[in-house]
Amino acid sequence: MPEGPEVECTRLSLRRFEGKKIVKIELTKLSQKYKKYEGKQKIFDVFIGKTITEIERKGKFLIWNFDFSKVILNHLGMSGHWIISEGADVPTHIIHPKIKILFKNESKIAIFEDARNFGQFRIYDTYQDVINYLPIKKLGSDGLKVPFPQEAFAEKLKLKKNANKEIGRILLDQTLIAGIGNIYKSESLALAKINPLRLVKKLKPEEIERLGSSISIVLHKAVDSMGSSIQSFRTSTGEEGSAQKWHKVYAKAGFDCDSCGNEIIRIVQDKRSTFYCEKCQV
DNA sequence: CGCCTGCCCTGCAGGC
DNA sequence: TGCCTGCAGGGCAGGC
Ligand SMILES: [Zn+2]
Repeated sequence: MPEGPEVECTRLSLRRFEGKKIVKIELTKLSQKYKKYEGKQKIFDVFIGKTITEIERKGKFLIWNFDFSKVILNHLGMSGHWIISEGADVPTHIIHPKIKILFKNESKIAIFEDARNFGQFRIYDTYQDVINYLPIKKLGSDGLKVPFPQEAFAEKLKLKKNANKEIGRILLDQTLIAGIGNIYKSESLALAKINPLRLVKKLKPEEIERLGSSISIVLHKAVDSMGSSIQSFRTSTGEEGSAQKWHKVYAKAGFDCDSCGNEIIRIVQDKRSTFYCEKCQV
């Protein structure tokens, strides 16, 4: 799930807790099996009685701000998601709960479930510390920014480290454009009708602009198509339904291209899958 | 500093 | 039925 658009939708869901006071941030029993959470309950107890002021997003990161200096940097990894659930207990059908947050004057709890455990939920002493954290500091312009930052995008593509690479290999680089993940990488290239194997330096200016616009369209479409499920706060409960339906190429190897009927193929770039239509994408 | 390779984890589908 | 392999929407630490 979690690319920029999914993280943005998570943020929108979690906003209901802005202004709420923390009763407790509880590391689950299960979480104690893993080093990154083990023995850390105590340091999360400093949040007891504090109020969430704002939950913001930078790329695929969520930054939890409170009414005191400490900040929590949260990343969903591959499988992390927040579940907003009625009552004080974690429902039994949630298999991998790592964190549970209880709030004052709030009947619902927030549960961070993360099967593969690649997620992060880390405390920083100050907001500035988070901003100075290199992966945050180096993030490129956000792909959901309106208007899409075409100039910054084009400039970064001119950098030596990018110019000689295949375009399909660098779109995942969060320092280029923040928020693109492996699904929307393929989908953006498909919409732009650009072959993922094309070398960046061989892309014409109009193709780069088309790609930028396509990234913007694809990411926003993803947010919009998740909108209805957000309303009911069930974004993260496993029903991803609508978000997947409009995919043109991702995970469609062997199926026919909707546009030309040619077979969609899968290749591997930097150990990640890329899907595309050889006929439509030049 | 930048770049590259491992590594962190569980679950699922498909082949045997 | 079980066991094995490859694959999965991401990023980090450590070596050079
Ligand atoms: Zn096609």
